[in-house]
Amino acid sequence: MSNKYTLNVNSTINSGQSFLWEKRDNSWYGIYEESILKITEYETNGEKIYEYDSFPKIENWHQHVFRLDDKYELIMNEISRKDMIVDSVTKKYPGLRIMRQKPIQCIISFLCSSNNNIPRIRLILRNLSKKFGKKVEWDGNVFYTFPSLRTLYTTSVPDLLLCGLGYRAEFVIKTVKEIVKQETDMVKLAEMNYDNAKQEILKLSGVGDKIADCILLFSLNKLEAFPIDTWIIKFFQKKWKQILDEDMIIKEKITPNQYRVLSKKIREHYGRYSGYAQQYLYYSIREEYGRKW
DNA sequence: CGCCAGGGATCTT
DNA sequence: AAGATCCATGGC
Repeated sequence: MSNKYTLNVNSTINSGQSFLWEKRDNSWYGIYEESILKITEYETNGEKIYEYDSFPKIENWHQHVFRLDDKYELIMNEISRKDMIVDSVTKKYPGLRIMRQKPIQCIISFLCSSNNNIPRIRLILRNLSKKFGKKVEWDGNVFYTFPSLRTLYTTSVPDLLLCGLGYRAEFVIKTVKEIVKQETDMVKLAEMNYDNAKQEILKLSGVGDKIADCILLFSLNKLEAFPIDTWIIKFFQKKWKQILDEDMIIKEKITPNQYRVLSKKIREHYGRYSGYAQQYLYYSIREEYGRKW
């Protein structure tokens, strides 16, 4: 990295977008479907340098996974101009990135996220990998890859209950069947526009507005997707009531209709890179209110 | 014990 | 069409 502020691996990995990362011996290891990714951080003369490796070897995987092809400075400038809060958090946490995940792993991950907390999401996904992934020994460590769609297709609800999915087990089974049956082309979804891709992804069992936006943002290149979760709602209620209509009374949870109204307003406000604004807001909220992971 | 966690499906009005 | 309720599970 020529500029240390263009990527901060620690904040990016710890921003609740990708769950199967683990730090061992000063290196981060991440499960990227069938592959293991490795990042080692060095500090020379007070400057951070990252070294990237993987098994099997993938040339320059970090360019793709950390979206280093995005015009980061332009994006930061564009979303910072929209309001003071985003302006301040982009400068407070420089280098926070959106990651580009594998769609299937991303879909399963966020199916497990509903009404759940991050430590438990991670635990469930680790359990799934250990039970149904392939064992890989590399770099003096043991890893389990993320189960393939075909392997998940052969599992059952009781299998998944053993991994701790709870009532989400049925969603995963149904969604996997739907994807296999329709042979939903993830490449095609990535090429569709936001609205059309969202309409398709919403058909999957267990995928509502919020999870759909996470899948679109984190694995299908839809940078205008702005996932609205409980933390973001708390933030709006506390610090930015203007964006909520006077007549929009939000109780504990947001209704699908309210989600769509709010989502549209937010995307009109932040524009084509709303997803980056969301990730910064989410991260700063969690830092401020205290994360539990 | 109750409440909450990067919600969504289903039933009820 | 909009609310209310239920859904497993574990940490606090």
